[in-house]
Amino acid sequence: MVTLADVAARAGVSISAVSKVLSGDPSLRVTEPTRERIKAAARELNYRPNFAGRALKSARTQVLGIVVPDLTNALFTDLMDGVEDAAREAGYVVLLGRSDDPRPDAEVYQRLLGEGRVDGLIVQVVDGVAPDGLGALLENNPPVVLINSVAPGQVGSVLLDDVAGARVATEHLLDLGHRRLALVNGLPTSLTAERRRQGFREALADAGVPRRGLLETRLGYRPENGRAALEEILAAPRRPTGVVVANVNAAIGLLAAAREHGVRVPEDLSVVTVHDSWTAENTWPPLTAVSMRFYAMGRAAVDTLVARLDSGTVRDVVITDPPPQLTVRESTAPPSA
Amino acid sequence: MVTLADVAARAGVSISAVSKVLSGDPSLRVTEPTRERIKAAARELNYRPNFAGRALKSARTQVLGIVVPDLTNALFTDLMDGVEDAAREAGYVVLLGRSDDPRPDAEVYQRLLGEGRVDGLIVQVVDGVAPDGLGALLENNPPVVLINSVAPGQVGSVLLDDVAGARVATEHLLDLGHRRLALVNGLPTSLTAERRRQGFREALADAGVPRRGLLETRLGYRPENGRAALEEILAAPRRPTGVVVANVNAAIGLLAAAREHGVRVPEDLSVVTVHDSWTAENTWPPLTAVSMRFYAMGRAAVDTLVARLDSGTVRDVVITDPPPQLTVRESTAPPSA
DNA sequence: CTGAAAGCGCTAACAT
DNA sequence: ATGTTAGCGCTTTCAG
Repeated sequence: MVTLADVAARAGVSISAVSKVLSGDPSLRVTEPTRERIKAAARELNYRPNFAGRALKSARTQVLGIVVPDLTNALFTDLMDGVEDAAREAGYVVLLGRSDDPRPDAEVYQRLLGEGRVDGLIVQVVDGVAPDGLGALLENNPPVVLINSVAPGQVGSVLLDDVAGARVATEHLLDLGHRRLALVNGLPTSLTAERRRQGFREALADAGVPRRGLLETRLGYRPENGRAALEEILAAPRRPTGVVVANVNAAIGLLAAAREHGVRVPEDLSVVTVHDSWTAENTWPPLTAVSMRFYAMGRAAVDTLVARLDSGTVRDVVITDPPPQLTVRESTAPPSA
Repeated sequence: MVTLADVAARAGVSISAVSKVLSGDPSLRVTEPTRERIKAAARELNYRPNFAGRALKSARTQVLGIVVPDLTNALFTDLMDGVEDAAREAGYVVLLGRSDDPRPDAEVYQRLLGEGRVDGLIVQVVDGVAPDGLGALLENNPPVVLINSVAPGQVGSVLLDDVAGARVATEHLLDLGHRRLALVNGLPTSLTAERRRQGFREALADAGVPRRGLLETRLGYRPENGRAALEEILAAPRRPTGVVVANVNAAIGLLAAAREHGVRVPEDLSVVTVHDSWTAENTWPPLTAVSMRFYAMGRAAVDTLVARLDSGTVRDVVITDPPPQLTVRESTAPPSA
């Protein structure tokens, strides 16, 4: 390993001169030739500042952690891309952790925040945990930003415009002429599910469609939950003609189950999903979907966290721009007869 | 932040005594009551060893980096699970980087290895890079393990049993009675594609099926590559009755394109894919697939890297246990007439 | 049996 | 305009 001392020796100057020049210290009072000599020496020796030395001195690691419960979730890829891009631009690297343990003393949080491995943490809590269950995790006001969840006034949070997303999806079915709708939604404890329900209901209310009798399942966002939801739909007394699925993975499961039960999509049942992804265009039939901005959410989470670290500002942001956008494919059509 | 000094003060002992007790120093010569007092103090103060201090002193971070070119690739989730599990067991945390830049001075490598943020690196090179293109990256013999790629003698590598995987898939089609086969494969520069081709050819040879005239595409592992491959297949003079797709994402794209072109699966074309995943069971028809052990590969990569760090041992491992396993679903059938 | 002290690589306040 | 030095939190000899 090559250290500042090595560079200093080669350039024939002091260690601190090297440190100042290389880190662009504004109070630099070094002659141009000296500066050049130092830079040349660093280049020739291929000097790289040691992370631990810097972190120990400055009490900053320039690392952001992100903790998610489940890498399989389709949101993860886009989200992670956004996080990585924004982090790189802000001079941070990203450390990924996985945990479905929301307790504040969970191993991950201890290792990451407790041991000072990261400056801040982006946390996607496990879907089945109610927001207030987070209380303990947040009581010391740590540098944490929640995604898809909120804890008012404590830490920052970033949400997607779930209400608008569900509303757009629902309006699409209503526009096609559907009146008997179902919502295949996330777990009862999920905040996003609550918000998507709200959008669903608003759209119905605006269209003057009575809500009563409409089916809503709260089984979760995974493919097998979509499958189970289809069973519920088939068992319903008045079978819906159109269904809004709150997550693309669940929609894929639902579609597969529909096939197996001989339910034709879209002839017997129109399906629209909230959250678009490459998988949605490769199903049969290709899924009509509302794009949710997970990439933007990742970016916003980093921005919010960095602002928190730099200035202590706690922000709650909802990604409304660009708005959720409908892509009509082949899983939706007017109700037959 | 609570430091060793704080704990020492509270317990009324020296800093070094605390350090020894808390890190379980084997040369511990401390009376039982003292030890208890120290442990109690640490607990009460909620002491956590500072990462930077420890890393600076010991020149070890207990962090493993993993660099992949593309999070969308279906292999990523399972792989990452395996990496995380094995890393945790070995006392490491995982830092995720993304890069499609194979140059040795690529930003990522500098930041991770060069600055000492990680003790070692697991690298999945971008698919289009030939193994020998890695030369420069590896010339200083850094603590790196390659996955799905090799650089003989330099660094460790971990491969799946691609040959066996492709062989099993091909044999399945042969057993069903197919004789005109096609292989939808990865990029020409991809090592895994080369190995999967080998398995394909071995199976044909064993069955006494002449190889000439059989179609092989080398377009890549992404969904759109599978779509393009189907076009090639349709344009072939003697259209194959069965196709082995070397990657599940490509298979999903191929399936979607087949639908659009009115090609019935499996009646007109049987499709089997190398690499199983949850997406394969939710397509229509559900994909017959050969499971590849990405989870095991992730674990093996960590084990290999840790061995390298602990003892300098460089190993090349191929995951053969458990062997690739065929799951027959509905995308394959005997050729019609 | 326990403590004092050096030093890992870096930054920054202070000297020269 | 450049150099000296203290000290971040930790481990590890070496003295007592």
